[in-house]
Amino acid sequence: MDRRVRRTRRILGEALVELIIEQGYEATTVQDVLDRADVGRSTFYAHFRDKDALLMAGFEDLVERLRADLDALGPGAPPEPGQPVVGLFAHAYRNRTLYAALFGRRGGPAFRRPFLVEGRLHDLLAGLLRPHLAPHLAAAGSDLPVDGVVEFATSGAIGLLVWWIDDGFRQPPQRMALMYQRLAAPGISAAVGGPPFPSELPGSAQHAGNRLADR
Amino acid sequence: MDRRVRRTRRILGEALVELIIEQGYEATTVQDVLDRADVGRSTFYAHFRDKDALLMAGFEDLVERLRADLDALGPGAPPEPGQPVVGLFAHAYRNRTLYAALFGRRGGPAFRRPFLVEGRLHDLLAGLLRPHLAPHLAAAGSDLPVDGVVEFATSGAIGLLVWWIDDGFRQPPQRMALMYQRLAAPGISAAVGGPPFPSELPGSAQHAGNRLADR
Amino acid sequence: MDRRVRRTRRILGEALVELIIEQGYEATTVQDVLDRADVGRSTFYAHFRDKDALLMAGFEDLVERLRADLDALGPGAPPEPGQPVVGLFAHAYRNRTLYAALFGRRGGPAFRRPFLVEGRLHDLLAGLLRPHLAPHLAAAGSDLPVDGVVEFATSGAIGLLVWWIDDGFRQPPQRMALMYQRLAAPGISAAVGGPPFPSELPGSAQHAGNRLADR
Amino acid sequence: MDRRVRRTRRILGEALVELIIEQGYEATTVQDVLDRADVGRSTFYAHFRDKDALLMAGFEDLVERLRADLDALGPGAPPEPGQPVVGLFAHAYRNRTLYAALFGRRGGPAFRRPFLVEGRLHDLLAGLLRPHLAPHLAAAGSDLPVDGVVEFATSGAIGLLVWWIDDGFRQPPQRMALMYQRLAAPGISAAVGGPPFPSELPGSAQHAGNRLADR
DNA sequence: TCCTAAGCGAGACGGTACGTCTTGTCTTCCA
DNA sequence: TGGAAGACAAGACGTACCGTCTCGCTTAGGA
Repeated sequence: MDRRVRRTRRILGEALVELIIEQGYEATTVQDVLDRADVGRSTFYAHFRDKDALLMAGFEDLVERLRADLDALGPGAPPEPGQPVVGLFAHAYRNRTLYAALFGRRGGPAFRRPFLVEGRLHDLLAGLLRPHLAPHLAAAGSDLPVDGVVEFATSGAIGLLVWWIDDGFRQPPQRMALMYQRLAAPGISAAVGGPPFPSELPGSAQHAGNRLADR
Repeated sequence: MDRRVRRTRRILGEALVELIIEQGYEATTVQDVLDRADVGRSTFYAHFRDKDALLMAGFEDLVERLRADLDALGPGAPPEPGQPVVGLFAHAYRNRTLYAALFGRRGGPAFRRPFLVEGRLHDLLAGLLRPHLAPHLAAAGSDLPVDGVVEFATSGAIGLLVWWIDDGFRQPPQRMALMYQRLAAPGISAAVGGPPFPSELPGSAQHAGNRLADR
Repeated sequence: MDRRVRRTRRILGEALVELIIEQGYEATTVQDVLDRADVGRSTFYAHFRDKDALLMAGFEDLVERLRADLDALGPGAPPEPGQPVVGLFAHAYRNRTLYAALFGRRGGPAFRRPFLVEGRLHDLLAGLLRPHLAPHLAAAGSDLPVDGVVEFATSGAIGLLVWWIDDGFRQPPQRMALMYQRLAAPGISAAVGGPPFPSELPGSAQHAGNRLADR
Repeated sequence: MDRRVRRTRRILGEALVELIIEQGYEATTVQDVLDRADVGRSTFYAHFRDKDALLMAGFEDLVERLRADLDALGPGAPPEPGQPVVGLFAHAYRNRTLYAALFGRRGGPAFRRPFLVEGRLHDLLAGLLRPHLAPHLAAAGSDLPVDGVVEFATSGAIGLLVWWIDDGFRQPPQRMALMYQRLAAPGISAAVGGPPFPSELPGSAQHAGNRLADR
């Protein structure tokens, strides 16, 4: 692809993120993005069908890197329910600005998050969690519907993430992961008939007595 | 208030709900509502500031009744964490059409839920759950941020609710409440240092062996 | 029709005419018209399909009045070849501003006349001249194609009209009519085998010795 | 000049003419021409400032040849008013396709002729006729404005030409010239005080009794 | 024969006008 | 006199062309 093309796309994405942070997504006009990015109207539409497409394009990059991160955690890892969530919090922390733009609530319900993106993240996370949970539920002969459990785990994780973002990332990501682990794992473990508590959050043992100092 | 005024408001609300179910909220135009309700443009704006106001007006009725239901559960009830959620599921079941219109995902991320409403429900539920959780967390000297825990509990509940709606209300409401109880309570109890399992879901004992038949 | 509607249409027409005179038709933007008329974009398109439609609407009014004038000249009048042209010049003189806007060349070929309008006037005039000429040509057994003769008479008249307009209407209309009569009638009369000169231009005898004073 | 350059210009001109005939001038896009000629955008603009320039370039060639033809008719020829027009009709006949593209009306006023070109031809012809007419008008002490007479003669000729083109060149050019002579000359001669009829159309005596057979 | 400058195709780009759409206000009419 | 009808201003949207531009590729024509 042309170098110019990449540059234009990047500039547009950056302009959109800035504007979302400043005024919110819904309130941001294509013309605003154009002015900020100093790009012609036709150029924009040559690259993206509409504002949503630009948003999703930026987000897909993020998702791609997130998925890579999660895969890198190792497929051989033990089927720890919170595994993907640990990766998600770490990834969010490393991309604070983007996550803040995409998922932040920023005061009041008038400030609408880009809904599309939230749905996308939701589906991604649900897709990652389901393979972790489904076999255990089946093995334990649980009477709980798999999708319901997945939905609960997913929504809880995203709820925590959004809260964290709106709180200004004041917790270190490991602490968020641990928090999720402590809140979600017992119920899920109980549902699948396993032990109520996982032994330990992988890779976070060293933080056990030092939770607020590890930023 | 004039009888006609009430009638007009009701007709507009009904038209909006129908249209949300048919085409989604974002895709529904004020003009669509006008045509459906057979009402003049100026009349609409005489009653509601905008489309959101109409939506929220309908929702506030719902919230009012929901709050009444929950209050009726008794302010003297023991501080059962899942208490408000039981009421929510029951209320949703009794108002299936409206909940489906307001919170259903209806296939694909393109179909955007009315965000405002979801935020409103979120805030309502969080407000109801916080007083249940905050004292226990404080008493147990938990190091988990109260708002984070509340957020998790709230998001999990709404996630489950949305899944239930999109699933077509195929579970009876008591079963949903129990499901939430089993998934959320252990983690939260653990977080506050209490017993991992609540004794029993209040008012649903009679359904214990009969979960799939009580629709 | 609503009084406001008539007002809006009138204002738009006036704005267009002003702008044509100032900058030419092609160079005039719909937005220019909107700004000048202080009318919203959607309002414009509610009334006219596009800029051409607004132009033609204004012109059709003119045509209507012109046709009325010509009819008023009397259907019982002798089949004087130049009859409609006399009316045209008189009409143009009474509507100088509009004719200048619609048909003026205004310096250089870069200034394009609204072509549609010229074509419309052409067709109108040709339609009026043909019934005057066709029977005579047929009666005289002329070998000249009727439409060719009509075309010549029409183009000559419009050419004279445009020249007159660009010359700033410095001739009185009766003089223009007489001029057309003197230039066109001999050839046409010869073609139809009649007398080379018509006896006199109807209604202009009194100007014979006073041609430059009757403005 | 490079051979390739000439080739490119020629191909572009041909493509434009084809497209004008197919869809009209205004409806033809630079991109259309590019696609038809298989030429790059930048190449086009390296040769012509815009679509008009390409059109006029092609037309200037035509004018050059027309002027050469007319000059070849001999500067010593008697000051026959119709002289240049004879040449014009002959030239148009020899370049039927081009004239059809440039001046044809092709059904309905929606099909706009390239205005610029018509203006150019108009000015050229007027410039050729004026020297023929001005001295005679002056000598005869006519009170008719020279430019008005020139305009009449020019417009009549072009009107006849356009009619002929739209009629499919069904008349032989000599017949068109004679037709113009018979229609225009009497009025003009009368205006200048000369004999009402010119003796004979130069060089067309042999067609007098054979008007429809000389194609 | 090479090499250098021009011609050229491809197409990204900024800009501008278009015609469509929706919103919220305002005026007019009518019951 | 107050609700219904709908005209209206405002302005964002996505499309269509325009004329400029930056690339490389090719293709002479002079060294």
